[in-house]
Amino acid sequence: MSKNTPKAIRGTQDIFGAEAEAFAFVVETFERVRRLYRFRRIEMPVFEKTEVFARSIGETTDIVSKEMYSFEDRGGDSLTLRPEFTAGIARAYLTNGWQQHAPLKVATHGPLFRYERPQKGRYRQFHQIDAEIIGAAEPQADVELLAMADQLLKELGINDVTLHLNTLGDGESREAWRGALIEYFRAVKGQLSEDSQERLEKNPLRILDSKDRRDKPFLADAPKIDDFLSDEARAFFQAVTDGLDAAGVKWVRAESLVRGLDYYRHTAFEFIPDEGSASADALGSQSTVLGGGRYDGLMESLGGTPTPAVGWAAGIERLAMLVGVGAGQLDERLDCAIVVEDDEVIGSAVWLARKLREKFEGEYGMRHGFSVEIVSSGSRRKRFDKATKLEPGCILVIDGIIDSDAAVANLRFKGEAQGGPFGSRLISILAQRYDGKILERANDFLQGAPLALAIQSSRQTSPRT
RNA sequence: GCGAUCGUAGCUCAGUUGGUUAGAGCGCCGGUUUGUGGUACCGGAGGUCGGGGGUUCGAGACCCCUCGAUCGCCCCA
Repeated sequence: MSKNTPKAIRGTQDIFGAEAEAFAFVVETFERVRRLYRFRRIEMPVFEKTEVFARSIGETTDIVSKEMYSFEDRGGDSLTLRPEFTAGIARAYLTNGWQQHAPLKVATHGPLFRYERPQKGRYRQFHQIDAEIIGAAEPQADVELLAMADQLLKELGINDVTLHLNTLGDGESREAWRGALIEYFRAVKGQLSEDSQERLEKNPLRILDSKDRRDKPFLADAPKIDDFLSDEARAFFQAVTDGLDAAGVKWVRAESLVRGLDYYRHTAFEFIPDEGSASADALGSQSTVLGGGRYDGLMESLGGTPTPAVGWAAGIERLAMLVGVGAGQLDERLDCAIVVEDDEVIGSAVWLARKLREKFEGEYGMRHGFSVEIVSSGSRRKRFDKATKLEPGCILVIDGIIDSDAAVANLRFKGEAQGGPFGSRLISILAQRYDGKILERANDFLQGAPLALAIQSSRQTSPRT
């Protein structure tokens, strides 16, 4: 690499090969499952006014206080590259009058940006899939959303992650609990870790999550959210768990699970790899693969009327790391390699490749074309070897001109597609070119005999397609 | 923002206590062999050793700074 070649921005990735296939597999599976649950696709801008995120996510959160890519545009407005989806979706819901569609189930995916120190499963530009149900206050919405998340993970082949579930109660429950936690921890402040002392002011709920051994002794006796839940909040959570049981979604109660963003109420959840599992290994310390909750307070923070909503987001890169090897490579198989051993015949190869790639009407109706690679560069004697390394379903060698019946057209076939759709499609293409003459020898050809014998007997002019 | 490890050809790496023109395998390109074929052999291209500064007669190796990667902490998806 030359010294003056620009480098990629820190924390960005250029994804290629198996990783790119796994990435696509995650997105495609999400798109398929989301349709089954009737979530409607939406597209969102990648940047918003800074206040969209600052007001909704919470000024004191790490995301807003130190991780946003904010800049002033030429008009002097402060804009920010989206660090998450939910705030922008809420803004769109309010500014576009989507209330008329409530309850609204929407899904999207795309890049997000956070100025963080990159590490395994964490990037500055990363990608999420996202699902939200807006304008639905009933616990059934939470169940629906979680059932979809669970099914998605299963269909991705990820079976060693478990739903960790908690409730933060309604606004009042949450505040009462928060107050009690502050009081409790303040009494022992001097004995807490530095991090937790800081959290005490900013986000006391997070102390419960602390991994520091100095904090551990105090966690067990800390006030429990269950003691602060209103009857409504308790009934709500009960309805959610009943629904999950009915839907067959496995879950565990995680009393210390709190989500970092200010807007969460009631249900909070994360799908986390089981301890010691392959997925836990693959993800390292970035344990959460999909997370979300209910954010009934968010719309108000953006100046809208109170609107109940639930949603989740999952990191595509993290999911892609957990997808089994080969799962994303189903479409990568090459149907056919066409080897050109004589540069004079390149035109015939191009013609044939185009025909094979076109979609067509066959025995079973319309179907997509076949994937084809033309091998026509480099040392001639090594072209066949090159083709075999592509691991195609079959190899066609052209060393004569297909087009002209005066010339000897030599087309050799090697592969396992004799009886399959590829073989019959190939024969029908060639039969058109040779007015059906080839059909007498089609079978021999597909067994590997040269096609030259079959078409030398044809003296008719065949029209160019 | 903090800590640790690392940074040599396209890729994976080697490079002995600092000492002459920096190596291998794979890949790529060409040739020979084979001749219905994923073989073997020969040859070739490709590196200002992440970047900058310093120590030294001499630095890919040592020191400092910087950029980046990886793994933790924090936070999160």
